Amino acid sequence: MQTKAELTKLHILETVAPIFNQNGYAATSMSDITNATGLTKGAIYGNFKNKEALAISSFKFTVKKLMTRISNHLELSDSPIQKLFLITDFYRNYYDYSKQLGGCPVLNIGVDANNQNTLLLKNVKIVIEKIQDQVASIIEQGIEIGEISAEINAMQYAKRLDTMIQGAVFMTYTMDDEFYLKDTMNQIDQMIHNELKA
Amino acid sequence: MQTKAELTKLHILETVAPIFNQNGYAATSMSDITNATGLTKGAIYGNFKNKEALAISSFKFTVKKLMTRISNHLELSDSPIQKLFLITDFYRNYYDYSKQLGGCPVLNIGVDANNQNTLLLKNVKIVIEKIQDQVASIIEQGIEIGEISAEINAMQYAKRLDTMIQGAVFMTYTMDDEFYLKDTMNQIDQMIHNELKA
DNA sequence: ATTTAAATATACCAATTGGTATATTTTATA
DNA sequence: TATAAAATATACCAATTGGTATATTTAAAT
Repeated sequence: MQTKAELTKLHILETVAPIFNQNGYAATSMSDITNATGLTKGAIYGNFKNKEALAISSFKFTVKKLMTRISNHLELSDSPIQKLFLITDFYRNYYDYSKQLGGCPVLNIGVDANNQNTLLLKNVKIVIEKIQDQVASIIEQGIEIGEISAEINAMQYAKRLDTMIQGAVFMTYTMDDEFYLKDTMNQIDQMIHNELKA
Repeated sequence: MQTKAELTKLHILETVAPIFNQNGYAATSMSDITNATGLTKGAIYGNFKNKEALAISSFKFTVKKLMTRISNHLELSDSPIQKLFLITDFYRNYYDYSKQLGGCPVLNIGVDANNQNTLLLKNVKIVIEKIQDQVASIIEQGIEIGEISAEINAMQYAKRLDTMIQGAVFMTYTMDDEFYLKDTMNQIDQMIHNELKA
């Protein structure tokens, strides 16, 4: 069983992570945090060194949740090409899901941390690289088993997909219109059919 | 000739707009603004009602600059399809150019204003709609003169291009890597050749 | 049940926040 | 050049900021 302190830490992260994600670092105050958690500064600073450390832990917490969810979804098929379709499938419902997280952490913290918080930005970069590596490795497996054309540059294609997805997430949130996510996922599906398939 | 007050207002906007764009609304303080401009609060509040009004004027100021620059670039050709290539041409060099503006105003303020500042967000939406309308109208002209296939849904295509561009801008800034902008523009050029051309 | 250590609450800090009322300076007009 | 008006500077405000030292409470081990 978890200790009381571990539960508190978890409670703080669960409560605070979406706030940081929604508001951004500067626009989230320590009193926002104590109000939301129902805890006092003693409890917060007893568990986290300072505001920045809490923000970084919050980002990692949200990303872990998100990545686990995607990973689980990708286990619905063993076929690399079907896994790519499962990615678009996941992002078709991403607007509703990510709202629970306070928005897309990669997009929000990526933009927020730029020119503002070096440490936070570094963490975003690492996450993006990780995502792209995973997509690239799916494509490479597809090439190996002959599902995907050997002409394809896996890493370049992974970056393209990631770029399009992030663009769609930004547009859907800013315009409050799911068209962008849905249409972009259709577009990516077409690309998989027309360009990727062996 | 412009009055002294008009020059001051211009000086404030020129100085402050990139700061708001880079830092975001909450992370930009009035003392940042007085320090950067070399003016006092009297001068700032004499010219702008409050911080929010200054932020909105700053956004509009930056967007006007950007839109003018794009419009001028598009005048290099009369052909709709060539105008589309001029758009990708413009965004190939967008990283260097937009740095002067403090980053991409649509991306930065769009993300920053979400859930934070309704008025600011509304202005971002209007700008995005305007951009998409202009691109769609270029495509429609292309269809009219037979340069572009009549099968194409102009507005849908305009939104797709815009989504991809914004995604590339986000990735290039967050990863500090121009690959994303360059590669996405190549991808769009291919789309124009393969899907749009009549 | 008592003790000890860990966890949380309280009270406080100097610095900064956005904003305002008033004083001063600068500008343009007569 | 004197004057009125516009523009800018100064001094101040209460509220809030992130953070800390200490007091108190709570939980775990004996």
